[in-house]
Amino acid sequence: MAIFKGRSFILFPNNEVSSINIFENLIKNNGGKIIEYEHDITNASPDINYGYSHIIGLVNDSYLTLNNNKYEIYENNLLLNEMDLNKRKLWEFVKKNNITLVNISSVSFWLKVKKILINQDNIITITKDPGLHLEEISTSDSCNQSTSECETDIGDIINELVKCNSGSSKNLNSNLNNADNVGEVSSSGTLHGLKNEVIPQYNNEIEEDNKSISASSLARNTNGNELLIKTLDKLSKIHTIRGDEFRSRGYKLAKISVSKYPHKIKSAKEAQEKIPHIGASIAKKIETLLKTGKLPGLEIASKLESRKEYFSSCYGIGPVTAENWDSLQINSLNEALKRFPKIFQHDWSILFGWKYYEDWNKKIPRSECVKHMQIIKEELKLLDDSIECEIQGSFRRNRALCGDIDILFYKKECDDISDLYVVLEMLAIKLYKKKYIKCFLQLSKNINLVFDNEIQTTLQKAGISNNEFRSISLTNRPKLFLGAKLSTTIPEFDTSLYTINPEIDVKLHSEDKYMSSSVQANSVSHALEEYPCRRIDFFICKWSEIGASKLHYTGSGEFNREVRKIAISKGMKLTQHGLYQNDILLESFNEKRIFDLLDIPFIEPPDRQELKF
DNA sequence: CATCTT
DNA sequence: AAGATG
Repeated sequence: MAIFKGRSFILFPNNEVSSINIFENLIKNNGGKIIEYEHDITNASPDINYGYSHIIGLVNDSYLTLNNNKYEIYENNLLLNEMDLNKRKLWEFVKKNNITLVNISSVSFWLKVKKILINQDNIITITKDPGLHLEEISTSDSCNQSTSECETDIGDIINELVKCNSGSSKNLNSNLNNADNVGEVSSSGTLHGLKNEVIPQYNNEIEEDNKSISASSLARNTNGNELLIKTLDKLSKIHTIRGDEFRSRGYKLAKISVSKYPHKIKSAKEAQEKIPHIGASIAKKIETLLKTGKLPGLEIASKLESRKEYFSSCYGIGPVTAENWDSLQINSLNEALKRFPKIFQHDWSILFGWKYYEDWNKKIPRSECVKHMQIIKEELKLLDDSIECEIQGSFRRNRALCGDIDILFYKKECDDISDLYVVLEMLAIKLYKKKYIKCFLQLSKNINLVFDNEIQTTLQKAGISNNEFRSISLTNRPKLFLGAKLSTTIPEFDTSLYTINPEIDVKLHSEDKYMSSSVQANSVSHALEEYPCRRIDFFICKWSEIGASKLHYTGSGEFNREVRKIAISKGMKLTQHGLYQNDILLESFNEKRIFDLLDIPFIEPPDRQELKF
């Protein structure tokens, strides 16, 4: 199908060869043209009526920020530093002629819906960078310190990783044998967001990919340092995934500098002396890289990284368990289940994390959040008209896509949590019986009554015996964690609005698929697009604590931590229950007043991503 | 104590 | 950061 016929595309930036190449091929295979050089444009004269409207600029998602629902790109951001001269010229052209810019993963979405859709959800505006400039970082003293610190540390980390994984050559071999599995995960990881950044595997596959890259793109980087550049890029990405932005940036800067260096690097000494951002530690790596052609531990490190990622992307599995399974060379949930059935029997909610693994790793469009809210509100109205509810979390922060749906319930002038919980439990059970709610993640006496069966069948499916001592909370809680799914029979269901999904899905290993809900769904019908199961949290708060509660549940988590730090620095304590000083409540009802007492200006929810004072 | 929630 | 849950 040639849905891109008559269209031309410019891809930005151009250094991320392995991921961009996928999109280049998708475009070419569907009748589109790729513009590589300025003369590609000047040769093709603009359309008399529509000018350059046949040209679309595509930007790699990792260079974008989401601001008030809209994608933005910062002019001075890494993007410019990632581009070579040809691409910079094209970038100037795009700016001058107001060429439409969209995020690159729209391409896969367009192929899915079989048409090109450009709207508020994927269009990008260019803005001035309010943050740090690369130049500032690289020339300031403080940064030089942090980069050199970074280098010694990463060396240690890699060494440790090698140590704990190459104790025997057997281990190394089993790692290599499992390359296929792990590769499957990382190659299908999403391009959007740090957590799921693709780590290209450093193996023959990549080499083959390079052969198929068009001659023009090959011509770009031929200073003979491709291996170094690729390795530095990989080191940078590993640290991004670990959440270590500083180290990641150290390697990224080194990578960019090496890319710009016009000669083939002959020795580590040469690199350290002549190229900026290369200190003793990176030089050492360059040395081994030049000598042996590879960096011991790197492949292992990235594989470990993606395996850990794979496990902890499952609800109920945290960093400790993921680390444990990782070090035991466990490659799949199924393997873990066979070795530790007790864990799954006790923490049965992991089985639902597994069942909905792929669904729960998908983002939810705002429009869908609203539909969930309608269903819940309608049912609540029948039970108790006086209880109100609002979506908090990323939805209140105005994100276009939300990770889950956080709903806060409260009742005017009511401070009795138990009272509210009773209604909420009834609400949840009714919605479960209506098959809107698919699963509960904790049990109360009443929830167990309706849900126990489902847990038992799920345990059976996993091949483990029932746990007679399943723990059931007897107290009335302030929260309920759920999985819920919109039915396709909802009248106003509209597939074209439903998913602007800028992600390549996080996928289960093939041997883990048998527990997944999507397996059954897919086998029933391919034509019928089903909604994914979504994570929904019900939270209850006292009327007197509604301000503190909203502040807490609106987040972001990072923002909360920063505000709470400020509270501490002023001798106060901030929780979801209120702002305290010496255990005396200062304020909990009025959200704005909490900001006042902390002496910070009120920050609107959309700006509560992170705080930088 | 690990995991989850923001 | 702080709290709830099993």
